[in-house]
Amino acid sequence: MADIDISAGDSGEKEKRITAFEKKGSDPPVQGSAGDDESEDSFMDFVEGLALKGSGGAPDIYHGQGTDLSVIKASAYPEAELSGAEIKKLDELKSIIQSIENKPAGTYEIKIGKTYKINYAGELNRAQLEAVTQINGPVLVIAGAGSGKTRVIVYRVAFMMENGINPGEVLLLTFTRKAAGEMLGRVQQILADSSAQKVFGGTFHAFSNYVLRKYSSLLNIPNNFTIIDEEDSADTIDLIRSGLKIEKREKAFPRKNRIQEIISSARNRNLTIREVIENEFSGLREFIGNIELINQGYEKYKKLSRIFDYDDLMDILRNSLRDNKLFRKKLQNEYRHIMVDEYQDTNVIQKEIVEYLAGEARNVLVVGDDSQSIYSFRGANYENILRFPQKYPECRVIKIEENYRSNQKILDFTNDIILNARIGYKKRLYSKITCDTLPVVRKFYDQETEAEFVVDRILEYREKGISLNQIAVLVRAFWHARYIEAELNKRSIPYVAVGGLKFNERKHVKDMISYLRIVLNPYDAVAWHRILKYIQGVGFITAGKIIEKIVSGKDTFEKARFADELRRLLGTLEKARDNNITIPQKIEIIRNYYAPVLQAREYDYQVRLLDINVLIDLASRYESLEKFLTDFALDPPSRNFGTKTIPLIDETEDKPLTISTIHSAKGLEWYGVIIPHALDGLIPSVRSLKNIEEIEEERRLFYVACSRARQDLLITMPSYVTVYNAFLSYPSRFLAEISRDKFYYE
DNA sequence: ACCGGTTTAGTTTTT
DNA sequence: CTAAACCGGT
Repeated sequence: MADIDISAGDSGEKEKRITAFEKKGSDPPVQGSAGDDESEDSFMDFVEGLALKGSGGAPDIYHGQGTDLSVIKASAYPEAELSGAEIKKLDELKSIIQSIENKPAGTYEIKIGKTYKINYAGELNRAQLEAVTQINGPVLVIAGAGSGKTRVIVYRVAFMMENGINPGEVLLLTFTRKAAGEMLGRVQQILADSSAQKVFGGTFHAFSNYVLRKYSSLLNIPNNFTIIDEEDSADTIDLIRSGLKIEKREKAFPRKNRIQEIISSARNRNLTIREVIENEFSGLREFIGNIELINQGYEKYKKLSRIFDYDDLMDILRNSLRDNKLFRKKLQNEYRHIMVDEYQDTNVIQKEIVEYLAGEARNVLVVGDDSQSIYSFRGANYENILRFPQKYPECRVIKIEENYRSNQKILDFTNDIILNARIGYKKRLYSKITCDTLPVVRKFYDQETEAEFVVDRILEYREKGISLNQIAVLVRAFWHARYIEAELNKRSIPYVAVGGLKFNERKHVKDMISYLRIVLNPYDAVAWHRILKYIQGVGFITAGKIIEKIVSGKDTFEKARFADELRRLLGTLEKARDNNITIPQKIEIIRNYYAPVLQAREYDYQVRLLDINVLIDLASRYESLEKFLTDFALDPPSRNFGTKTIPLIDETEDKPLTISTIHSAKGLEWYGVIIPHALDGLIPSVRSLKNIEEIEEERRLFYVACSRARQDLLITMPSYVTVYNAFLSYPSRFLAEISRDKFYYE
């Protein structure tokens, strides 16, 4: 391809911009002949989508005018076309919302009878106080970003306890275990009462894990099930596929991760596999039968080997609540007050679980913000929060709109993002924090200069006395921060990376976990496969045979080439199985076996070995191997793990900067937030432009990112990025939509 | 038939 | 950087 001539992005540029069309080597309206290339669908959709605008050719934005934010107009971006069904649904949601909006606000009576330890009226604003004191009946709290949602939950738990409610009867479901822990810790602190720890606080998955084990005999399920993550799930599925002799080479049978995604997606949304494929993966229609077959095999395998995946935890809990009256009554009796945080990110199944738990008592409070719903790819449905008043018509709706996090200039900016949303509760956040400077948007020549500027800015902050941990770089996908990472490394600035490859997903960590899983459950074929492959002379087929032999109890491989190796492995596992040794000791035994394997395969094995020390450290807190593995699957220790354990970071330095995906930044805040790579095609991602739902979710994602900032918001972009063979050079459409007086453009 | 090294294509977000 | 596809050697 010819050299790309890009001027630095001044408005005076004359030369024609290279566009995605030209990269494809044809004029816009002409579809490339590579139409049957499946993987290019999304990109072609993107190109097509852009071409929709402007009849009979590319819109002006692609020619001459350039893609600079100073000249580009929101109208230049393609408008998503709405299907009839979509229009109908949007209208319906609008009418639901309208009926709520019409309810007069702030009219609920607040009665605080007796004297409490805590001065609720003094420490909460009117809306928060309403939510806190309304402890009976259904309550919907629409809490805008930074409006003190956590505070509401914390004080409400305290208020309930002060009113004599047994904390053991309170169930607090949150998005992460950490969030629950912090909230309950604060309750304990403000009440100076340690019984706050009796509240069950945790994720839906953790809750399910707890009750399913507790009531396993009532539900007729094993109480010693193993929980597997998505990668294990995909590996299992792959195993089933090859067992079914479905050839993957003929006509590009989808890969294991794709199949896993389809199966999981179906379960998360209460759909059939056929429906998911028809709706979202129509290119895979011809494989529906085989994928259904694989799914049946997968289900059977999981039952046989007592394995639950994430979806099982939700599914089985929901089904048990639905079908087992005794179980349902027991739980309803046990948990008389339900509180759900981040309700906008629950899926249908979780919603049903909440409804079953709330039962006739209907003491359920949900908190959330439909404008921050960003997990639909996982089945989350913001309709849950919009439709809450349908299920609970008598509910109280409380909107909290005063923001305590950001200054008014940032709120003006973020309000504008959400103003353009197609659906949602109307809200306009306001703040008493004033500020003279507007959010800043800047464009750079390329990714390197962008990264240099960002790091310069970070250093300026540090000189002003704002420590690095008050600053965050937030990205849509982790690689968007690659250049910034390189620049930070170059200048030895410490940072933690949140998101991306997590601790428990690293290959060697997964390997170690696999050995431990076998120690616990020798029938775990997926774990066996994983580690048997490390023996010379053993491949997929032989591994299968070995597993068969081991399961049937006769390991007769005396004559094989790999007999010695295998014997050594089995000996190691046998030693580790000893019940009289601690879990760290087990891990050490396995490490002695595994270290040479690792050394032979990875040049950086020494760094990786350090992770195994971390594993030992983590395991030392556990008495039972089963509990350790469960927690490891359910609550990966990845988050903010860096500072203490990742050896690449110099501990003597000050607190590190945060680089995070936007998804992982949910609920957090920083003094200064930097959002790099704000190009159309990255945010919104080219992969998420198929329909209005996806685009709107990207908008909310952008909203979440911007609303994390307390004081400073800096959005940057290079003048172009090439990705997926596409050439992206216009600013995010969400920026183009914001009125120009809401930010500086440099 | 099977293993294992080499090439090549495909990479969002996560409980 | 990882997983699949390819291919040459046992």
